[in-house]
Amino acid sequence: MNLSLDAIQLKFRDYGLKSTPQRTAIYQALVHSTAHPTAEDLFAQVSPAYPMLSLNTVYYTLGVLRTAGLVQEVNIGHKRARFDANLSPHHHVICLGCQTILDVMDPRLNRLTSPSGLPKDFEITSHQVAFRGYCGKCR
Amino acid sequence: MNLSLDAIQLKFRDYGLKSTPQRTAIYQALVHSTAHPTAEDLFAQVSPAYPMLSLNTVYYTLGVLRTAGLVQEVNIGHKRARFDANLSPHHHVICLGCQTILDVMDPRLNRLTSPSGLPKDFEITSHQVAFRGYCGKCR
DNA sequence: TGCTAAATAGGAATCATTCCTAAACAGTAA
DNA sequence: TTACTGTTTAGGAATGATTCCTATTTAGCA
Repeated sequence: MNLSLDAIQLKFRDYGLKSTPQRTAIYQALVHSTAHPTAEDLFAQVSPAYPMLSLNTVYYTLGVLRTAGLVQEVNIGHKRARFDANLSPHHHVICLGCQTILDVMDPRLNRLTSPSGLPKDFEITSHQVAFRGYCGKCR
Repeated sequence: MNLSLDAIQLKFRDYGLKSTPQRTAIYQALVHSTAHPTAEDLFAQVSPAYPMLSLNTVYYTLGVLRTAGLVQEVNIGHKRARFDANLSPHHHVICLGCQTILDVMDPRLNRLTSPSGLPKDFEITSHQVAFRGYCGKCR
């Protein structure tokens, strides 16, 4: 996905978020990535342009963006959180070898209905399918 | 599920695992639980009967059982690993409020095929659906 | 019954993440 | 443009889950 700095700043305003250089850079890095980076990955990517950036700020910023609904957290294993700015409903394919995560947009998967046998008062709000396996390199 | 100590010991032998009192107790606690406990949960459950048990041993044991294929790790968020001795294909419903995990056995969900648009050489070995929402109490 | 490799306990180490705090800054209102 | 106020930032310390290290014990086998 592509999103100019201006567009990001407008988006932040729409969502009632202050627009700071660090925040903008972090979000832009995430939007432009398809690799589902960790906080550390984003820190490494943005650091060169902002040498004073702290990892702390990356975590704080991701928290703000997540709360605002601009970013979602993807978990693969419990090791570290990975982030995704792709908010359209989609699913994931995870390589068990190198931990790469690929996005899958398959409308078929979006249409799964709540499973039977749930307590009556359980309200499902979303679902996500994770396919696991091995990519070409890792097989 | 129910599984006697004897049955567990036979199972361990089948899988080429040494049978120790701690290992047996930890596995039994997990088999008898539907709550997808954490390592700490299991430690708390087994400790009274084995006051010298160390949390370390719980982690080590879960690692051995996972490697042997007797146990699977379930991740909900990246906070802590949760474990499941239910190895038949099944899916999960997760309450975003209290983090409870329910098992869902729905054959429909087991039949999902690999999504289209994957790199040709990516080999899918399994998939799992996670439904998220709120249970009656947390709504 | 003895041997050997694996399992255990306990403490220390590690890693991701969160907490705390003072200083800097963005957005607003004058 | 300027002053104000609450938010954001950086950095260091703290936390919590998990792993590493190691001496001792134990299960399974010869």
